[in-house]
Amino acid sequence: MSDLARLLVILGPTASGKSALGIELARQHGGEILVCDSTQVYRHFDIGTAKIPLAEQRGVPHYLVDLVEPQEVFTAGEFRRRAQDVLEDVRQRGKFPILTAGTGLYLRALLEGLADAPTRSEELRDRLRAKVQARGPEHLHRLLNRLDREAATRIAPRDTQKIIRAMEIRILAGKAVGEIHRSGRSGLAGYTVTKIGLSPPRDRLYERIDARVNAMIAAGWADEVRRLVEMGVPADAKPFQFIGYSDLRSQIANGRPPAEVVEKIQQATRRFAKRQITWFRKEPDVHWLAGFGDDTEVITAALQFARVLPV
RNA sequence: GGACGGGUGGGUGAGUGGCUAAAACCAGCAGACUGUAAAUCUGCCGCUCCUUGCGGGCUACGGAGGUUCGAAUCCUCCCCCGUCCA
Repeated sequence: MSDLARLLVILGPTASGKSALGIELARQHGGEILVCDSTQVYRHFDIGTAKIPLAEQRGVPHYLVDLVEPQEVFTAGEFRRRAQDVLEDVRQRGKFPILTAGTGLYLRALLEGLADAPTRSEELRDRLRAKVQARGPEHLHRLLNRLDREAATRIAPRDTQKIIRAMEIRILAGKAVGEIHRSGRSGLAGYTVTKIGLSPPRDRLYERIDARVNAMIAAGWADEVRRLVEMGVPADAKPFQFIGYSDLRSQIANGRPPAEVVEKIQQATRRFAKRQITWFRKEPDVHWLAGFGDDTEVITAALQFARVLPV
């Protein structure tokens, strides 16, 4: 037994049943859910981001959802701060925090911390983006190579997004990315963390993904997108980059989205799931369970891990 | 029945004598990723062997023959698809 609070993390690819398992465990252990998902922090984008409707939350409080408006910028650092606040609050009320994680970067930001690097600067980014527009990503990569050779070596010449971030750090902090990273970061303190990973068979996961996309469409995803447009959410708002949203946005005149659009969304979701799997595979100390979060054997096994934890 | 056009690797599709296991794109597979992360990017992608190399062998551009040192590319016949004329 220790005086550390405990934190249960359930991680896995999209549609693996993290939410179902989280809710089930929460109900049995007086838990509350912290959602670690970069898309669900956006308000009004509900169906396509697979937010759990209130009615299906079965009385279990859910946090870290609907934090910002569509036009706002949200970052891993901001997530970390908000998550720590929620964790503290849950701890003080003596509840059991259960984090359901689909966004690997955010999970790492919370658990391991972030280096002491400057936050993004929109003005600087606009300028750098203009350079890329005018002279191509390789040009910016050459500039980075001059300012921070180590970072330039690590980042692909066409990876504009990462090149810009490295440039931003170098310019704003006056230090190279590597230097800042080597100065360390401080992870989440005061918690005993147990991680459960869901890894259902790939073919069955893909079947579920396809079925879930169909269900989202049936649940009125296209209408949600229509409302977002009517609401005045601009096409370049961040959440319109999320899987499916821009495809459906271009289809709003057509009523029901055609089959090929639905297939495209399913395909993009499958590829996304693969990227999540690749990321989570490297996550240390995960108790992997080879099924879905609503499989009874998985629930039983997960309960063991939850019970083993000191209260 | 006749006249054209066309049949290329999982898909679309370039290639019209050697530099072509065959562009490009898509799909697929694998991977990277410390502040946009459902994002962004990278590699592989006919089969096979090994001493894993700008390595060897085999198979491949509808089918069968042929021309040629050499053919997806030229010729002959056949099959199939599309359009048009009967």
